[in-house]
Amino acid sequence: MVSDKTIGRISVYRRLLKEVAAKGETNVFSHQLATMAGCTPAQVRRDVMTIGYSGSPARGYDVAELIDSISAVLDPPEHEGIALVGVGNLGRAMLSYFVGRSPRLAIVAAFDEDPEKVNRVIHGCRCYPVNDMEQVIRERGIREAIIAVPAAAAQDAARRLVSAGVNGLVNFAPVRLWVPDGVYVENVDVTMALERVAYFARERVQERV
Amino acid sequence: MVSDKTIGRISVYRRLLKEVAAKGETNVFSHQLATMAGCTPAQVRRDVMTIGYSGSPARGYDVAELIDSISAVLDPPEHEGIALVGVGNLGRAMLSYFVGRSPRLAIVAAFDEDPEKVNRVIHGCRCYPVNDMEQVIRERGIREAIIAVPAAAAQDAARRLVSAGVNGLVNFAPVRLWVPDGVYVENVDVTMALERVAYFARERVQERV
DNA sequence: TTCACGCTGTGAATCGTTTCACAAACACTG
DNA sequence: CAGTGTTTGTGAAACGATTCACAGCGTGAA
Ligand SMILES: NC(=O)c1ccc[n+]([C@@H]2O[C@H](COP(=O)([O-])OP(=O)(O)OC[C@H]3O[C@@H](n4cnc5c(N)ncnc54)[C@H](O)[C@@H]3O)[C@@H](O)[C@H]2O)c1
Ligand SMILES: NC(=O)c1ccc[n+]([C@@H]2O[C@H](COP(=O)([O-])OP(=O)(O)OC[C@H]3O[C@@H](n4cnc5c(N)ncnc54)[C@H](O)[C@@H]3O)[C@@H](O)[C@H]2O)c1
Repeated sequence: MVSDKTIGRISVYRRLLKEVAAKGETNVFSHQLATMAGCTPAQVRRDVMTIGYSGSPARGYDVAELIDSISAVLDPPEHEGIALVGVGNLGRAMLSYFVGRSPRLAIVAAFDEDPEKVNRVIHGCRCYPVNDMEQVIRERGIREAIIAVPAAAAQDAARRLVSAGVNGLVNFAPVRLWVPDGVYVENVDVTMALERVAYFARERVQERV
Repeated sequence: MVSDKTIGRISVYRRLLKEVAAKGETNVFSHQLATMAGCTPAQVRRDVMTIGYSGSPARGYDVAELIDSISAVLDPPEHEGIALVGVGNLGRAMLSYFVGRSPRLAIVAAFDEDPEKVNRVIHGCRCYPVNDMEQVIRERGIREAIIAVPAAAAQDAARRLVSAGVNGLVNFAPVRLWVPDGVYVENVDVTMALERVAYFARERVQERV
């Protein structure tokens, strides 16, 4: 119903609105939010309309109410624990950031095959052996996971996660995962981002000549 | 001229083509590449057409030639060094991955304000004090950078990088950077990715009911 | 009370991207 | 060497997302 683009942007808007609220402002206009988010006022209004909130022509949007409306769309009804597979360099960074950060979305279990890491607590999160994956995920009712294992191990990790009940994945490995219908995968491809930046950094310069 | 979507996809195709080449295959059809990349054969053909390569109706695309054609678009004419600002949890992960990885795009200098990190070599990369940023970037002719500092410090890091000559940024901080025209910014927003996954994981399940 | 202003909500236009659909090309077969 | 089957390249259609443009409204000023 709501497009992935809109979902992505309202997540950004909410973060910005929290900053605005922290400054003591109670209202914002679409053009202010647009400037902060790097998009157009029309885009902001369309997105706000999509999630069913509406503001006042005179005062714009009520910051607190808009945050609540966005949260009603984005936030899971109750706390959702996230699993992390692969506690390497990137996995540890994710742990340091997403353990206990948000009340609604936080990493609650990590998995690795390395005996050095297994059964230790890393950045405040218990690291389990991969063999316990299905059990821990079922017990905790985990439905989203972050994949941060080497490319060669990613597909198998995805398969195990999905079979244990996970239906949303953030994948850092540079491979396209095969998952059944109904499972949502978001690929975060840093190498691609860098190559794109390198390309457009050159292109843009040439434009200026 | 070439859209950012196409640039992103050909980066993925190239990675897949290298895997295909490693298996000893010399030719691929658009439908094979499409299956691997998770898109349609028509999309692959359109992208290949866009970069000016063409295959044979009978044998599909020559793997080596297509890799070369993509590289002619993506690769900088000579080696491009990348700078990293912020050697924290995420920055170290980036270093471990992008130091010496590709012959064309590799992190060659890191910057941090923490005296503990400055002037040490981390994952094979020298970490300089932020005050040396402009000098090192100019000396090395660096034109792309990765920002991995806390949100509050990101805008200032971007400003300094750009003033030193950088015109392409990969930004991990959850803020929208203000940069002059001609500077390309790619935001990698992991929190947004997670929120999107959580949302669509729920949505998809409901669809099935 | 009336007016003028500036913002929202939204139908319609526009824009960029993806997909369709098919002619032309080629290899293989008998 | 004609026939068959499969694939490419690409104009044109379809699609989805963004932007335009303006009616309608509430507010503050006079
Ligand atoms: N580090 C980066 O900046 C970066 C950038 C882009 C992409 N990536 C990708 O992210 C992934 C992780 O990168 P990294 O740098 O953290 O790698 P890493 O080698 O530091 O860590 C990988 C971890 O996964 C564990 N592991 C390996 N096989 C496993 C399995 N079958 N089950 C469970 N755990 C397993 C290892 O023990 C290790 O702890 C890789 O696919 C990499 O390509 C990383
Ligand atoms: N770690 C993650 O998984 C993750 C996920 C999403 C977003 N992020 C974002 O990425 C950024 C980095 O995250 P992190 O987890 O590595 O943080 P971190 O706190 O571990 O590291 C930040 C590093 O930046 C350095 N630093 C601070 N101010 C600086 C300045 N002005 N100039 C140079 N260096 C400076 C610090 O010394 C530290 O080494 C943050 O903006 C964070 O919001 C991180």
